[in-house]
Amino acid sequence: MSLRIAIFDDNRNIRESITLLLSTVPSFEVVGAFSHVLDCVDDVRHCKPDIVLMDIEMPGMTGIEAVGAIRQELPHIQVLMQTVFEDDDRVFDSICAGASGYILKNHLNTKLVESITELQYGGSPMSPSIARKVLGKLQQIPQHVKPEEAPDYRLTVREKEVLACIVEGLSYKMIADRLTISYETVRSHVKKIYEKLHVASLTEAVAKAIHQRIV
Amino acid sequence: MSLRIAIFDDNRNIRESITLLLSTVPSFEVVGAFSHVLDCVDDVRHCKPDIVLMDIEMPGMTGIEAVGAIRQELPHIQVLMQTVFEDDDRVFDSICAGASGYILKNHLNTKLVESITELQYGGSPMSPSIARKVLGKLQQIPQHVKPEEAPDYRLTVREKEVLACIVEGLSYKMIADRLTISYETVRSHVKKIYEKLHVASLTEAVAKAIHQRIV
DNA sequence: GCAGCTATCACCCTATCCGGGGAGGCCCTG
DNA sequence: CAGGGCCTCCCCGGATAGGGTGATAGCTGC
Repeated sequence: MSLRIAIFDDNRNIRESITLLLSTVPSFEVVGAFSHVLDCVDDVRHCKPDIVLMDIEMPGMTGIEAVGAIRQELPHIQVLMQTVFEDDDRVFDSICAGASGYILKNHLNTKLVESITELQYGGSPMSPSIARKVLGKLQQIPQHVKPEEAPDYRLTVREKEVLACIVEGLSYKMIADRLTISYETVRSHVKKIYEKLHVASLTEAVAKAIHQRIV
Repeated sequence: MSLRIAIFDDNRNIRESITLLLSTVPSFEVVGAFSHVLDCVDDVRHCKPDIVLMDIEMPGMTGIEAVGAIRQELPHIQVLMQTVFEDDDRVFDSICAGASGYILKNHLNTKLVESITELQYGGSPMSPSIARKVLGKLQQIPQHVKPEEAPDYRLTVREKEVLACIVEGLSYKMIADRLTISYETVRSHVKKIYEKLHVASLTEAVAKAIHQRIV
């Protein structure tokens, strides 16, 4: 059975040349080509493609919204975005909206068939720079509430008190004053804290303390 | 300035051949090669690489844990995973742990230099099938939690860069070096940051920056 | 009692930071 | 073109932090 492909692109020439290009592959079948995405969900529902090739820049509803709409209504359909510019936020947005991959327009001739095949076999073609953005996004989400093996730095109670003061932005003098100990004692504690946290400055200690929720 | 690379692989032959391969690239410099990851954080801290090449299968701590440890301690370091099998859950896990990309071992000869270069320029080399998994993960998370709007301190781009360096624990000198500006310029920026954040020390600035998610 | 840990304090010297100036160049806007 | 951000660089002097070393005292557990 052949792979059914639908095309959305407002440029007629591109629609036609893509159709022509894909028709050279026996296992591909172009089942629809549309110049706008206003009725994209209906269009897709009607021509039943396996894969949709979507221009990211489209009149009316943008390609990004179209991806969202299609994926919401027909989640089994894979969408491959095509765009002129790389590293655009729109590429990233469309991936978030549900696109399965993307391809640069001026790579259409050389990479389109390859990209579609990758899609077919469960891959997501994308450039390394977009991949990086995606990774960044993935890593910044609150990691599945893993108790986050709170690395135990074995700080003593006193050291935690001092650390808390440091995070407040107090100077050694002020800390000494607040804890009614001498300046030198504060220094001793700080030195120990540095050892235990493996840091070498107040700023590092503050960053670590906050990130690891020591304070 | 050359790109500093450290290698973690338990196979001596591989370590040596990678070193040999990378030494053919003038702009690369192998600054360390280690057979295990037990002391990886210290090793990395010591040899100060820009990029770490990490075998995913390692004795002792696994390469995945090692990535997590390195990224936690030294978040500015990029880690490129190398693995024998593709489409392995471990690849995905290591990406979640903070790896910036990965490469198949039997592509080392042909793709290693290319992959490292991609890393260097902010890309994340990975195969389409892994990319797909990453996308799936990204899309399944509930569309992101809106962080309660932080007060706008009207920091300029440059000031935010400096602030980010401060949070990393860098000294003025190191910041000057990284941003290739003079020490005094860094000071100027810091003064402005102090004004805008209404703080008077690095520690306060770090605490505020982290809490208000400015960086 | 002694070893081990914590908390306390001290001194010396250097590195780094902080505050308060001044100043030139660039680009944009009114 | 005048002013206003912004980025860049510089000087000075005082304040603060950091590294190294050492010391006393209390508390704990074997």
